[in-house]
Amino acid sequence: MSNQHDERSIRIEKIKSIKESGINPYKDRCDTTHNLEKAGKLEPGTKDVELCGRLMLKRVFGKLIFASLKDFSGRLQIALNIKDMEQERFKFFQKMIDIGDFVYVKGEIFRTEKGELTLRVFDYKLLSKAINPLPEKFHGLIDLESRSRQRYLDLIMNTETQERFIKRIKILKVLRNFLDENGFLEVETPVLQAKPSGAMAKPFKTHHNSLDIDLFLRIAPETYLKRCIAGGFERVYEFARCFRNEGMDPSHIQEFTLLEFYCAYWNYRDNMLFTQKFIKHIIKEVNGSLEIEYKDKKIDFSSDWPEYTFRELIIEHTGIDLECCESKDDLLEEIKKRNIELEEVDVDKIGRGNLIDQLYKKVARPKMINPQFLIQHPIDLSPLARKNDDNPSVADRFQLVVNSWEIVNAYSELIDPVEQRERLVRQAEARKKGDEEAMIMEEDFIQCMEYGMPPISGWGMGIDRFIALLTNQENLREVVLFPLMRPDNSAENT
RNA sequence: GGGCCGUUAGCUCAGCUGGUAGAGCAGCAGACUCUUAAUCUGCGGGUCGAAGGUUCGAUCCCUUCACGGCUCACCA
Repeated sequence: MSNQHDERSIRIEKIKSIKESGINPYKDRCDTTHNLEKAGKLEPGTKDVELCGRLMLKRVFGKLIFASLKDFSGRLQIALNIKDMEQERFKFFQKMIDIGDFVYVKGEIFRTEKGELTLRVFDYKLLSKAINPLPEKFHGLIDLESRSRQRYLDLIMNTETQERFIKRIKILKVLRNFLDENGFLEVETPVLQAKPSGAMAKPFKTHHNSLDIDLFLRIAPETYLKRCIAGGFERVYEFARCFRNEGMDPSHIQEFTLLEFYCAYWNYRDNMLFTQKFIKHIIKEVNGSLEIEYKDKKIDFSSDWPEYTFRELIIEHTGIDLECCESKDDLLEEIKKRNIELEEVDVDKIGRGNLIDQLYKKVARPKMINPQFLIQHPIDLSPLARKNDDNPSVADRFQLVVNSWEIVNAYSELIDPVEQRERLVRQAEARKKGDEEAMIMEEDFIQCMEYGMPPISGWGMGIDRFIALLTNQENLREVVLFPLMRPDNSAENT
């Protein structure tokens, strides 16, 4: 792989020769007077400007060199004129400083004949030498796999990548601020759990050596956050990194961030009102406008978001009235009558609630672009949610659907310990029958509930999806700095 | 997990019906004092993802494998 013509070897040779001349090519620090963005706003004629950054471009014209520096704030052109320094220094820059190296430069701001604001360099210093060449200056790094595996290159080469991650940070901050301002306290709950609960999902399994027990990575923070409420906290939230051992595709990653909050004495209706205020505030802060552009669509958050029950949506899209099909078999018959294909759904294994959910996902959800609330979920899909007082087959629950994605899932929490036990027992039975995603019986959580819990409404949001929505991305890997990828072993054998 | 597609120089990409590979950028040597993907001359750089198979001959056809992308299913 390496020979004398290989760029990497050439650069290593350069380092050797730099070191032999008594210069350390890896400095420990650097002072500057401006970052590059601020330097780019200085008046021509400003003297003694000290800058540093990574060299991104170098154009040599014999006795004049144009180059481009990049730092976190931006880019600025620099120019070296052979008249402005000892010839040896000029030659050194020409021969020994490569694209990708970090340099310090000192000089005066001026405007080139072509009008570009530029630093005229009188003095410079090599701060750190790179040995691998950067990707090509015009196309940069394009391939999603390379960009994900070598995110640092993606960040260097594609300014929109850096902007996207800065936007992610801002969104998290705005979410956090809003919750803080509304009296919520940020808490931290365990990632390693003996019984992964709070969602219907397959967990990652690991092992604790000294306790000699299997542990699981959390699939949701829900039951721990509710323990906090039982313990007297009234409003808590957590940005919870969660892990689900399921298939990967553009809208699912193994490790994702779930924001959950819990508020004592609220029901799901209170929470719907809050949600609308909350999300509108975030979008306004981050985006400036309540109408966002997403791919070829416009998504409008500005109006009052409509709410639909499962029943209404399914009547609208299929003509089937859930109230007229009390049993799963009745519903199945109606589905068949209308030639609606639920391909690959194993209708024998799933219950009525799940069948309704599948039907909704097939016929209604793909058409739900603008924000809307979905309410009255089948109770057997919501083992931790409160049963509706008027209709015991549905839960006091809502989802916010945007762009066919379930962005928010929230409900009035079930706080009746006897009923909670029964519901979890039923889940445990389903689990025994082979439903890997049925919820786990968590005795400790029920015991907590038996000591008494106030009325609670809980709320959860898939942060990565929300960010993808606000950054116009279709693949969640674009909004996670270092998404999980299968290790690439080919490079390790060299 | 299934289906479809992809993997060629450091990067971005060509490569015809099978005759063992090209360009641009980057690099090296040289010219050049205003470039904006600078230009000009010359040069070097490849296990064509991997392993088998068919063939006189494979980047190309076949099989298997690896990695990825899209998609279906599960899910947020």
